[in-house]
Amino acid sequence: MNNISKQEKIFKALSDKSRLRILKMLKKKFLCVCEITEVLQLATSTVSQHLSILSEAGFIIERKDGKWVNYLINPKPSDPRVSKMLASLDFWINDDQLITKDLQKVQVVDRKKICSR
Amino acid sequence: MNNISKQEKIFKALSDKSRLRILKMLKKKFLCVCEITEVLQLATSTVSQHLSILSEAGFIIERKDGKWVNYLINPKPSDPRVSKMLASLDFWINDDQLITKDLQKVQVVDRKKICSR
DNA sequence: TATTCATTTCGTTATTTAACGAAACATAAT
DNA sequence: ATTATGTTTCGTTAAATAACGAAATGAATA
Repeated sequence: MNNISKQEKIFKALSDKSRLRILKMLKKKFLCVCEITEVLQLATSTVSQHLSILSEAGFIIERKDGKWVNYLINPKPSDPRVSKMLASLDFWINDDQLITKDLQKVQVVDRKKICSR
Repeated sequence: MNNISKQEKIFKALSDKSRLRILKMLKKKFLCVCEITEVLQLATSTVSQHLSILSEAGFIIERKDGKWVNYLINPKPSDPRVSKMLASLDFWINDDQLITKDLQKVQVVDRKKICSR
């Protein structure tokens, strides 16, 4: 049943606005789930789900750091299509107000203040 | 309400397998709706809908020819992102059995035999 | 060990989207 | 004009997906 091709996964991953926003944020700096949750204003479980889709497509990787799980842009994607897409992300998305605001929030977000409320 | 950005339209258009198949077919040669219907084995109305989405994103254009409406790859997309995507379609999708079969069917399809049944 | 906290998984609901047939529309041929 | 044919539009249904809260998991700390 899992006969969905790699390229389909890649396009699917990019077809959702929230996931595009996450990718753009991670291009700025690595983030944990709760920081992304804070910026996007979505439920933690929803963000986690988006991250797993991006991860399955090969766009991002996770790195555990104590109780936090940091997500970052995959520095060495095995699929050249993913590399190409990541490299051209700036070219693709550069005129979106929502994403511009996200990136501003990312600059000042602090996991120690945000998480554990 | 129509505040869906251009890049979202572009990604959405590419996120559906049927539409990717159509694009690949049109890269081979221009086709009318009923020819595409024959190859994909979908209802005419469904194919028409896919074509309008691809058209809205700027990937294809239509050219009327009598009672037929031919669809072809947009030779001069106004959006550079569309051009870039079209240019790299071969790079993206080159290992899909379903699409390979489509392209074989496209070679022999004849609108005069297929349509008007 | 027990507790706390960040995250994931699961089950459900709401929304979106693909697909269809019927009807409307447009052009060609009779 | 009328009919035939290719396509589009519309309304509906079925399937896919995004979002959520609750419960489970895993790692750090008390």
